[in-house]
Amino acid sequence: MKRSGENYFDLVYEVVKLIPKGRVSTYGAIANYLGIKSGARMVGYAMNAAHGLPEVPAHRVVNRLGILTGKHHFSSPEMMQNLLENEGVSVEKDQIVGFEQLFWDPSTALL
DNA sequence: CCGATGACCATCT
DNA sequence: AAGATGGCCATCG
Repeated sequence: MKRSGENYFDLVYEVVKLIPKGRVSTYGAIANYLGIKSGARMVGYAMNAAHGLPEVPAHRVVNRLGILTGKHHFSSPEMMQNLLENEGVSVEKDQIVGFEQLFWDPSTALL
């Protein structure tokens, strides 16, 4: 059942789905936008449960340093980087190149 | 049914 | 300066 609407997890999924192609966001930014307590913790948990949702581009979500923290959760550790590069995002040593430029903040983008 | 676990970040020592 | 800890929701065994 993906019909909840009251749990934080679905809220996170909605925001992650809204991340434009070729852009990346962070756990903290999403948590901040949703006003989640405990900050990025919940977002991290949410992404962990996002495994059945193909509409959730988890590869566009990285930590605040622009590092691919959850790369190990994909089909292959290289899959996350591969997907990012496929969208035109350069990744070097598990870190987003030009992260500041590619950073997509929901509270700013969704004015 | 209950216990354990998980993709983070900030602060304290 | 680096390691340890706190916060807290949902899912899995």
